[in-house]
This record gives sequence, C-alpha cells and structure tokens, in this order.
Amino acid sequence: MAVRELLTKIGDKWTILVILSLDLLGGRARFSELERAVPGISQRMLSSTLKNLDRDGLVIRELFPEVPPRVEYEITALGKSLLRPTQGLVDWAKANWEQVREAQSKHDAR
Amino acid sequence: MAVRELLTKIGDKWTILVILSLDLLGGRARFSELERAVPGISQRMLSSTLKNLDRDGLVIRELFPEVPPRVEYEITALGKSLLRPTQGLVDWAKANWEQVREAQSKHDAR
DNA sequence: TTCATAACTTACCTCGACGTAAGCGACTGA
DNA sequence: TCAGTCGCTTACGTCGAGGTAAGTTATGAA
Repeated sequence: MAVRELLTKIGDKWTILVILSLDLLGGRARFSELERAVPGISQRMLSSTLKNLDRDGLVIRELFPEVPPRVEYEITALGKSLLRPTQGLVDWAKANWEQVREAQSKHDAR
Repeated sequence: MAVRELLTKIGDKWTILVILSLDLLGGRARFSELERAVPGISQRMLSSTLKNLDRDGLVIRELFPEVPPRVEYEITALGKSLLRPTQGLVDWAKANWEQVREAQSKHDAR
C-alpha cells in the first residue's frame, strides 16, 4: 500500500519540517538557509532529508560550481501538491491537539 | 510543534492502518477482528497500537468480563475527524505515487 | 484432567533512525 | 602561509520501534 510508504516518509523527524520551511522561504533556498530555518536540525540530517526529497522528485537540487560552493533547493510542483494534504493535518493538529492532550491526562490520571 | 507529534504518532507502522480498518469495520470491532483486518500485524503491535489510540482518545476500549474475554474497540468522534485529513493523504498517494516512483527510477538510473 | 478460547503480556533480539563531532575540498583574502 | 567559507561526508554511539515466540488467565467442554 502506497499510503504506508508515504507515511513512513513524511512521518520521519524532519521531512515535513524541511518541505514546509522551504515553502515558507519562497520555494527556493540554500542549504544554509534551510539549516537556519529548521532549528535543531543537524547538517547530517538536513543533507540526508534533502537527498531523499530530491530522489522522490519533491525538490530539485541545483549546484553552482563556485568556491565556496552554492547549492539551491527548489520545491517542485509535485512537492507543492503534497503541501495541500499536509496542511490538512496541520489544521487538524491545531484544532484538536488540545483534546488529545486532555484525553491523555484523563487516561494517565487513573 | 503539535504537527510533529501528530506525525510521529500516525507515521508509525500500524496506527493509520488500524484506524482505517476499524472505520471500515463499521467503527466498532473486536481485537481478533482487527487482527484479521490488518494483515501482518502481530498481537503485540496491535495491542500497543490500540493502547496508544485509547490513551489519545481516538478509540474507546470496552471490556466484557466473559470467559474467554471479549473486548471491543470503537472509534470516537475525535478519531473519525482525523480520518478526513488522513484521507487527503491517501488520495494524494493514489494520485501521485506513480510519479514519485518514476522520479526515483530516473534518479537511481544515474 | 487436559484442551481450547480471546486478549493480551513478557522476554529477547535486531536493525535503522538519529545525534554528535570531526574531517574534507577548493579557493580567496589577509 | 594560514584561516575562513559552504556544503557536505564519515565515524561512532545510543535508543527505541518492531519482530518472534512463548507464557498467562479463567472457564466450560470433552
């Protein structure tokens, strides 16, 4: 089932944060910009997350052979289209997370 | 950010499959029914997944003290509301997964 | 008195996600 | 000659998700 694969991908720790940040940055940004835009991410994880996104066709990597090197990442149409259902989840979380919290508290109280 | 927590939850291997299956079964089902409805899941994982869903208020667990025991799980309104954005992801995967596959193939070919 | 039943729990193990820290390559400016 | 810059990669260690298999509980049926 493709849904499972999709959820495995976007369910990891950084993927969604990176795509959302890239979108917020105007759809195109350098490695170091993303590093700053996603607080707490390490270079290792940002690099591997972007590599996966690139492989999946959700972003495009463009290397400018300068020194020091410049690399820009751009969100693709496919990547942008994923933002819509993602936003649905974001909205759900905003609207209902408090209720989940309460359920947890009640449950743990017993 | 609550979205991260939400994604961690539903991004695991079984949660979404269990909720979707429970819904397909009419919103209410026994442990063994779910076991059959979610192929490949072990009792251990089904048990812990349901425990989490219960704690989060997405399903309700009802125990009938018979022998052998009967336990029924019912999806809550909160749980049902989560199905909507989830369906958005399902639809996206259905519509776009082929494209992701192609991107991967092209990428790997190089 | 042994068996089967439903719904678990427990013990044990593996494997990969993730974190941290350091190194690297090619060039520029001081 | 040396440090600084950017975008990485490599090495190493931890931790927890998840798999497998077996045990548990109470009772009625054979």
